[in-house]
Amino acid sequence: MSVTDSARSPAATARRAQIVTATLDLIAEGGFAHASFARIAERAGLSSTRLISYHFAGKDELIKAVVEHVFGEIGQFMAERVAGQVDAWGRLRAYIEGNVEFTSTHRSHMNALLEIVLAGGLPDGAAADRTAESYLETILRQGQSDGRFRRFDPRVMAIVVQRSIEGLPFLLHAEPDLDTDAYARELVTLFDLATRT
Amino acid sequence: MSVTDSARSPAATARRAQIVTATLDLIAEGGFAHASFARIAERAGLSSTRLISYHFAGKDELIKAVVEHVFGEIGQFMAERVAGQVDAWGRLRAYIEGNVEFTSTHRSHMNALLEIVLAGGLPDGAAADRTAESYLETILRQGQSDGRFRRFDPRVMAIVVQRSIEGLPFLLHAEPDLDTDAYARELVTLFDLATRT
Amino acid sequence: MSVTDSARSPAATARRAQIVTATLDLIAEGGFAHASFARIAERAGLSSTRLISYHFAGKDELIKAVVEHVFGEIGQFMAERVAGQVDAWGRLRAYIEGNVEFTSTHRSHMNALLEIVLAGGLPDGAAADRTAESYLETILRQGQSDGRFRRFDPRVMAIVVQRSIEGLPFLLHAEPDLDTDAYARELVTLFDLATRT
Amino acid sequence: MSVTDSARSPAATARRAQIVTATLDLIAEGGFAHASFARIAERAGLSSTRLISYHFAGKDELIKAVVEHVFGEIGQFMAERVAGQVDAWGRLRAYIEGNVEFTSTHRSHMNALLEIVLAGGLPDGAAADRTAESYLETILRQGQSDGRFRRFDPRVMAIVVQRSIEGLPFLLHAEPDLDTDAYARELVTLFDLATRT
DNA sequence: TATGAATGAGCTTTCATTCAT
DNA sequence: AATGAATGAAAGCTCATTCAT
Repeated sequence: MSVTDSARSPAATARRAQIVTATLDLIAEGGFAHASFARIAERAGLSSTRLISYHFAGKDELIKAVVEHVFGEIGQFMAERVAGQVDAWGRLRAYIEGNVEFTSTHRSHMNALLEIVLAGGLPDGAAADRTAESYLETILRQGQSDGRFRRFDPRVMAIVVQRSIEGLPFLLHAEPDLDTDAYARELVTLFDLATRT
Repeated sequence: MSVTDSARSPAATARRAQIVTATLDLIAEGGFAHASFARIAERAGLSSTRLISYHFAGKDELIKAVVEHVFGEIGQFMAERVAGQVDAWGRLRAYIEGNVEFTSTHRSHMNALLEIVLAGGLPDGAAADRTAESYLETILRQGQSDGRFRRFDPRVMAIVVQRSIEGLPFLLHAEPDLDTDAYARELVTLFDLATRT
Repeated sequence: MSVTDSARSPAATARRAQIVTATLDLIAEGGFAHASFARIAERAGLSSTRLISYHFAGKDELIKAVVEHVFGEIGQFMAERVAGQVDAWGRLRAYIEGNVEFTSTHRSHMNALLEIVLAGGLPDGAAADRTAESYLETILRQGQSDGRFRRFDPRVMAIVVQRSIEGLPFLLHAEPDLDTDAYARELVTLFDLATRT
Repeated sequence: MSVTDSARSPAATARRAQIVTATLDLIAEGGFAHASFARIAERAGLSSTRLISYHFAGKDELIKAVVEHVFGEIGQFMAERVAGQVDAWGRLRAYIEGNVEFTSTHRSHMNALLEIVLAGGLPDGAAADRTAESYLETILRQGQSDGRFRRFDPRVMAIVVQRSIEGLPFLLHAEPDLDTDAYARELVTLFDLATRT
């Protein structure tokens, strides 16, 4: 099943989504090791694990699909959030706040992502991060052109922003009742100070 | 293996350290899921996995020992690096610069473990009977008491600092010619602006 | 698929040939155990294994078709090689020289199949409804009738000749600089001495 | 279990032999595909298939051990047979007759070997053959020095002799009632004519 | 003629752990 | 303090084949 998304039939796409969702839930609930083919089949109501192997070349590909699914959700969410902003700082702020909000409202999905990273199930890993960072870099460079941001290395700042955002799941893992709005406010202040002229 | 550290013979202590180190290496290279008893025995040069079971009550206890080992490493590393510094900013700066240098060696999954530890959350049953705040938080709180640092959440700032440092390997992966010192300088400036009164 | 060859459409015949060729390649490369439906479909560029089941009643029938294909290949090859020769020794010589040339390409497992066929034995249920003696035996019996060859068991001599020819790849593996013609010359001399009156 | 034979405990050696024997029987009876871990464990009276994995690194290593076991038997048998012969032709004759006799009296083992070859379970394959051929080459060179054998390439002749002998299992597979003594006599005559001065 | 989807049995291998010295 | 041997459960994966268009 190495065909591209476009070359996949509606039925196959639906089945894949069903399997991905079941896997995501299981990882979020019981950790990476809990998501065995047997349990996924049970959760998704499949007749046998064979159906998973049929739709995914292997466990790696399934996990990859799970990761891409979550990143897809984030991307969609962020596109809506940042759309309304015009100036660089507004965009950066929206990016930070949006990401934190997403992490807060989609905890189980973000926790699953965390589990996958810890288990070592992200071979290429940073692929999706790269995209996010490129987007951040664009915002940062725009702000430097506008004179709103000081001179810094946009790549470094992008890394710091992105990794700060992605640190939240770790905190939430330890302290589920954490005030995520406060976390967002801290980051906004921090990066306002760190980037302004 | 419910004996205390003091009641353990030198030989047993050495064996335990050997096993812990091998486990740590494996986690650093391939994540938690990669650190099976079989691979640990192979890596540590043990004749059978039986020796692991002999020295550790179970996998949970082994993971716990690994985490404690990481705590110890951080402590020792920080003691050497921060020793000469007296004021909070000097210490933070030393922490950043020292850590960046240390982190240049590729340890992505080790970093994930470190972040878990920093956030106070440990996977599964690996008891987190160490609730003391991290070195980084101590430094940050000191600076706030001194009036050198502004009011921010030390927990959040600690996470951001630590994760920023550990973002270096990812940047190096994309830009292999980037020099480490430049990265450290960017961070020092960034966090000077972000923390100062 | 119990239709006779003549009742099969050109399209179906082509598909069958395509599948048989792919199967044969796989057996030649990795032995019988390597030739699974999945790999055959992949090798032949089929969308699913369903196409194999569609054209062949089962694996047994496929293997039978492969064996028949090999028979056909030998027949065609021999027809071209031995055509110009009239006497038995000339034919045997042409057979050896031609085969050695052909065999220089590495086909160890294909050879095993060929030997099975030569000996008249087929694995499992792959029906051996072709009991006619091999070309080689025909040549040898002709030579005995002519008085050119001594009295020996044609079956045994045929096996020895065929296996000698197919020993070349093994020798080439050990001595890559050995030239094919020298090997053929050795065999020609050897079998001249071994067969002559 | 990658230790050498000498570094293996008596208990382990016994278990391995038990497993190898069971595997050999199963292959001889029902073909290569019939010898699954489950059936081997059942046949050998093991508590679980895990014991096989414990003693052999994988299926390949098990099959390799089976092949080596049979070759070991042949070697032992041949050493006794050829020992009494002094001149080159006597040795060559004893080698041919001995091998044929062994093949005839150990049909199931030789058939197992045949099955393994056909299934593609001999990666390096010719390793054991090489040894045999080296031994044959020694005999042939001796005969050339003595003046008993004509000038031929000893490597080629060794290949032809060895492969002629190994052709018998193919014949027996197709025709179990074949007169093996007659086969031996045919080969002896053939190679007498082919080698003599 | 062709195809995607599905299937259950079986495969080898790995898991952490225990037994008996 | 150490070790070889053994264990059952579960893992991911592949097998040839069938269903329904």
